[in-house]
Amino acid sequence: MKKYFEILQKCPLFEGIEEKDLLALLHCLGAKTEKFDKKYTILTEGKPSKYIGIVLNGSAQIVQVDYYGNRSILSVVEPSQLFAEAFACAEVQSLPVSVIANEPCEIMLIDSRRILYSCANNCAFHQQMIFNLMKDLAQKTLLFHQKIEITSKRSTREKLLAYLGFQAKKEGANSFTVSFDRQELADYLEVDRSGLSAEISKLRKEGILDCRKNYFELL
Amino acid sequence: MKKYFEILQKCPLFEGIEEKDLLALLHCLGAKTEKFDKKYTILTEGKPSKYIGIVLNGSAQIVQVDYYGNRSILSVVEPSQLFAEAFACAEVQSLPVSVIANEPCEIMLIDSRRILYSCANNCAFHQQMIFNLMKDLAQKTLLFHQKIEITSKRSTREKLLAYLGFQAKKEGANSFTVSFDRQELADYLEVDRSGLSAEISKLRKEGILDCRKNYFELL
DNA sequence: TTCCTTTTGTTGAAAATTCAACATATATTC
DNA sequence: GAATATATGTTGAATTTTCAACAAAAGGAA
Repeated sequence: MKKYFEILQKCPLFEGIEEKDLLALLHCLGAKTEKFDKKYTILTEGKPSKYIGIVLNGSAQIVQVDYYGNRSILSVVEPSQLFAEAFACAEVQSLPVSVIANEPCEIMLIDSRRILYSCANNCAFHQQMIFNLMKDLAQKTLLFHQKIEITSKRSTREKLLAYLGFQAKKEGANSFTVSFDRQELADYLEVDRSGLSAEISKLRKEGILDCRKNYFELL
Repeated sequence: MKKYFEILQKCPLFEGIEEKDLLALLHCLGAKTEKFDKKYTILTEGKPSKYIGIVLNGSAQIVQVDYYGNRSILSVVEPSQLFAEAFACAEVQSLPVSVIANEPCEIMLIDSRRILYSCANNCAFHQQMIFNLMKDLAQKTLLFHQKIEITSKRSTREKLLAYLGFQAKKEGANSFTVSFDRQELADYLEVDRSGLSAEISKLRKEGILDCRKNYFELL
């Protein structure tokens, strides 16, 4: 477990908890780690939402697939980040999303009841973790607002430019790589892939952006 | 303040707090109430996010207006419900949304710092409120998932039917009224109003639903 | 390298959305 | 009740998206 300390210390759930306490806390929480290959399902839509996940390395996508098989990508989670915490905290019966490994990754899973309710040892960190979860959920809400702001645009072009604008702001630079391939980007923006490719070509011809695979540059 | 006790007791923020303690707590929090006429702005996009709001009566809309003036409605908040709590908890610099009175309403506003951080009296309810906020934010996240599930559909028809399906589930009945007029429903579904009206007509002719103003019935 | 798979780009036709303009219906005000 | 304002429904044209099919490029495996 120790090799993940650096990642775990940056995890919002453990903010304000000192390294010396972390190992005991993880034990108390019954934390376990699992490895997943690319494209493997970490948590399955429709199943009970028992676990809060933490990405230790690699990355994962939060996806929703509708009745007709259309995939919608809600977000990407990267090392140190939590996922499925909202469903665990809201104690929903069944997960409304699946979590899929975006690349080979290691994941820590914690039974959410061990976080939300005091353990037998009544360890002192529950209050801190509740506060941390509250902060994290508030942050996640902002990301949803952002996604809605992007996808509420009516055209592929506007959606793409809004998305790239947010990425540029986040990276603090006009050039960056995105963690989506074309199909995934389309599924995040909720548009057609071929239409997205065509729009990228058009924007390139107009000198508005440059793009090579998942590298983008706003001009 | 006493006349709002019934509403406040149902407010997620005060769950688990007894009526006898509520008045003192509200005083401790420096809660104030304000009245707003229909269409008045309760909180303004771009301004600091100092306050958590509670709807006492009436209702309000959470809206976002983009560069071109296109309105997007994120959600509607009704009596007992919180709003702007995510921005307060995440301590963002400026609000990414406006909150608009949907009808004449009374609103309680609480400086979020009084909730998040212990007061001079160190009253015992902060922990409970933090827990309550965590639960509330988790619930709100589910609503965002729902909105994204609805608006990620590619056609006006599918968006409308997905929305009505969720409403029917929520109401536990196939007939219900929605708290949107046509333009607002269009702005929630992220579609064109006239196209929405046309789609409703079509669905009516096909015998799939009945609709009179904001009353809908799924057949 | 070569073969094979996957990803990305391109195109045209079909379908759907948006937009503008107007008709009709419903509320509101005096 | 009449007049006015607001909301909703209808239509056709322009634009855009989606869909399907294929071409081209990139990546991986042998």
